[in-house]
Amino acid sequence: MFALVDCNNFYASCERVFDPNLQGQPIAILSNNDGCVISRSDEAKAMGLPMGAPIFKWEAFCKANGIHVLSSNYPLYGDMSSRVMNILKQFTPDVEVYSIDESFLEFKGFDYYNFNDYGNEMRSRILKWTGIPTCVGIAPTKALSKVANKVARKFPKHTGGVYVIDSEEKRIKALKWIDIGSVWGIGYNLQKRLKAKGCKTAYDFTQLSDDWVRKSFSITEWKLKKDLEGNSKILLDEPRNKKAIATTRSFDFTYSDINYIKERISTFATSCAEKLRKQGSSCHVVIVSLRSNPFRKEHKQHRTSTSVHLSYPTNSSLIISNCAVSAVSSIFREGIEYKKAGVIVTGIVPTDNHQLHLFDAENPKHQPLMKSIDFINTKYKSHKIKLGNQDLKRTWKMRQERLSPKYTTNINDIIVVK
DNA sequence: TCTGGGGTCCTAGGGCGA
DNA sequence: TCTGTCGCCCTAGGACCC
Repeated sequence: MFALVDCNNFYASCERVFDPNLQGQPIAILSNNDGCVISRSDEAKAMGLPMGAPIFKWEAFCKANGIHVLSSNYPLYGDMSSRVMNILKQFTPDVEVYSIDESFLEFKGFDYYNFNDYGNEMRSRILKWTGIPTCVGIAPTKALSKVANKVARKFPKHTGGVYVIDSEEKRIKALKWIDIGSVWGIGYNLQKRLKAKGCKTAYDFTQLSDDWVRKSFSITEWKLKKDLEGNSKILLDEPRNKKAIATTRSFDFTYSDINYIKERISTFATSCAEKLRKQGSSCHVVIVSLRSNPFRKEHKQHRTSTSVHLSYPTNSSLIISNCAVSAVSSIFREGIEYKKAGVIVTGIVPTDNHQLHLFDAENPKHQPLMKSIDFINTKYKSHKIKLGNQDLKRTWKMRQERLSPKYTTNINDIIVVK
């Protein structure tokens, strides 16, 4: 059996844990740069605030409805997430952390367990120890556990937040209830194609022929169909290193000066290199991308990217940054107002076990240098060591005008109880 | 004025060697 | 030696997820 444990309105719930005044209140959490709404409490959803709403267009609506609008506080959410995931590991050794707010669990050898009771125990322990409400769906396959989770969430009064699909009747009933577009793995495009074929629910999808599904779509959809039929084809993912690492950001304004862009790219590249070193990896390929603001149609648009292949794998900030900055010159266009840029590193290999190059190799001084930089940056967070091509004076700051304190990760922000 | 960020997987199509 | 075919590898782009 598999379980999907999903935190309810996770970001909004994290904020509520430390600010009880928000209990029962409508809350909206904003994306980076306070751009658009990325998480809403049930109350805010009920008022009609949509996901992805640009806040500058919905400001008046939020004010009129008393919606508490907050900037996203990722240190807090990340820390709360790891607390939840650690609790889940007490229930089974087989846990796949699927995203910041949900995990799949697999139960092997739990044949005589009452899964409804077990699911309730998970929910109540997480709520008691972290204050985060969750929903639990349990079923014989991953895709069905996703469906069960949706049932648990939609009918809290009947299910108490836990739903188990453990019979053929329950499987069919759940599949007939769920709209095809709400099924895990069926996005906007597939939904349109399936609906055109008369396929309205997940149950309709399972009634299509295997051959037709395989021919018309990819192997992913075929596996999904089998999973929904109760025949497990989507397996629990092992924890592994990332295959690509990205740092991309929208700017506070638009920029048409190549030197600004180069500075940003250098910072993003440095951040990618740090992430590489953290997971003990090096990369072969650096991809740099730039784009103008697609919402400003009256401006000249440009969207571009380029990839640079390195002759040896590296995680040195110096090399990755230099390589990314030189790539900017090859794709930058004069007269374009750029709004977003990013660096992606890929072709990732383990640092201590990679193919050597016959003629070319990394400067041996880089590795100890990077180690020292990482050490100092971890110890003195406010005095970060930067590269020469990053702006040493300018502090690039994201717009975060409504940020809550870092209650669990900053000693100065710990709550004082009087 | 202000519209996020970070991932994975799959397929098609071209290059290239056997 | 030339040509056709097959299969592998790589890349770009699309689709999906949270």
